[in-house]
Amino acid sequence: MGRLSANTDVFAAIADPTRRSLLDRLREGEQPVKELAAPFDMSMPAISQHLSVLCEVGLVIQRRVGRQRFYRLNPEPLKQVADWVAYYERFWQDKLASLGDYLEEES
Amino acid sequence: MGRLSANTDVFAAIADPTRRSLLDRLREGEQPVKELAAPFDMSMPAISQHLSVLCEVGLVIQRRVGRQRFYRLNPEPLKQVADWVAYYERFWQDKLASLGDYLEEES
DNA sequence: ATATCAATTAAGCATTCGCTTAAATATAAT
DNA sequence: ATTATATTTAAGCGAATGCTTAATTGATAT
Repeated sequence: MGRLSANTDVFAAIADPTRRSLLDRLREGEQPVKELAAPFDMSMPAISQHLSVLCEVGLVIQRRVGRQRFYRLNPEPLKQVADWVAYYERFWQDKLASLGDYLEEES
Repeated sequence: MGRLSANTDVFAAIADPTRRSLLDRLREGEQPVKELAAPFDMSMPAISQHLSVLCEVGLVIQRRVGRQRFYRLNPEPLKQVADWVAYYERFWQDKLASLGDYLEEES
């Protein structure tokens, strides 16, 4: 069998740079697909597929207005990522701390 | 052509659950491959390949001692991830904040 | 009614992924 | 020298990924 992955796992969803870009652009607010797709050198269906992956993991939410589909950011699932990295943050904080100590001793 | 991906991009490297598990276990300190591999229901080569991906993005560092290979955590590349999620942290903090306000008003 | 516009779904394709088994490498032990 | 141990490299395979073009769906405009 294969891996579970991208349609269920936030980590897999944000692994793709295009998808991260889309999320980044959505920080500026809700947008219809056409507008979202504009800056990418990629076909519309490709963007649509990326959006649907983001949708499935709950990172974006769709709203239909006439023939347009507006997408808006729902960052909550990213908490999972934030929590996980947080465990590692202390490591480089420790490193910075000891660098700080070192610099203090130097002066 | 295909995507650039897993051997160069930290986000892609941590997309795989086995790889995240390996990193998690390495938080307890440097370990030889056999010990790292033990809890996984997976062949040694599979683990070795995962470790080499982590190595290529700089998340682990190899040290050779006799016929063993010790791996240790190098969390620095994760800063990239932490920085990226940080942009989104404020969104759910805002949400919590307004929830807080709401709760205060209630009391 | 029909043509247009926004977006998705379907089908297909090349590439990458995660895994396996088998073979190779390298060090240590007998 | 041979054998055992630790790990990687090689080869191969099925499934998943990211894309494309063509066909649909659904809503608006004429």
